[in-house]
Amino acid sequence: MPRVPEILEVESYRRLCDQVVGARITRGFADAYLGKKLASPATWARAVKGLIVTGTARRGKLLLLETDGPTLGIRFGMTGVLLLDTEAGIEGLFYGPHTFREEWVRGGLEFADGRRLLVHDPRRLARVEIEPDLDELGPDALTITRRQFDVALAVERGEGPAIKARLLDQSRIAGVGNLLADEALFRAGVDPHTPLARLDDARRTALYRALRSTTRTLAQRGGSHLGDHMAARLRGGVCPRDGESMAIATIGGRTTYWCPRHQH
DNA sequence: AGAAAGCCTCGGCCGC
DNA sequence: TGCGGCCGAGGCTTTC
Repeated sequence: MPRVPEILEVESYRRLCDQVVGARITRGFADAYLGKKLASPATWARAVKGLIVTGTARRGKLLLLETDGPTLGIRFGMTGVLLLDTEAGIEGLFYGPHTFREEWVRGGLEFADGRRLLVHDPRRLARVEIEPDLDELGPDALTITRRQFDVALAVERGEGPAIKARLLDQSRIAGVGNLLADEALFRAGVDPHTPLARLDDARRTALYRALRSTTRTLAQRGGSHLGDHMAARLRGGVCPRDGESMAIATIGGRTTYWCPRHQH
């Protein structure tokens, strides 16, 4: 089963990074893909050398390393894993078989004490950033309040987009990935196509509670891929709640599974 | 062989 | 008709 770094996984990478708070960076490296958001890949090496890590943070799926200089950001794409030396941030968080290949290490940081923080990413969609712009991201999905949730679901005009598309919009709520979105909608009994304007207060409440329960339970279970509806996430899948055949469509650019019987 | 759970860009469409 | 913003589609990339 492929496992992708959604917000819960990135939060565990953040905790892993707590171990390097206080350490001095002696060297940084990033290949052309990992450094794609920078002026050049060499920018990373120049910018990080000599910095002391002073803290860790996270906004949605963006991991932040605070330093005595610029804040460093790491995004993990679909297959990125953070390793401290050889210890994975999440045990076995790999795409496909649990393998490690040296050539999939796209970059990282080396510390004065010899430890190394490595970005392992087969599919090359992970990125590093320097002083990432947090204004582009909405409130964090793990701590969002009901009030903030209502703001995030506000409609500018017309019926608004499908609820699922809005949940995935990182500028509205930071950190809801495809799996979390489908799981929360499944738990709340809401059809992912529902236009925002047609979500009454009761359904917003149900969805907010479902988002909270989803992040909490899946964190306890150990990952974003351990949701109740995951078993139904395949061709011919059946709703684990009532046995109905799951519907499949692309919504908000992502493959969406839902149960037409209890999600409406 | 086709589909993939993140993110980015582009183009079309809508409303002012 | 013009413009800007919004939204969905498609691309990136490699893997199994």
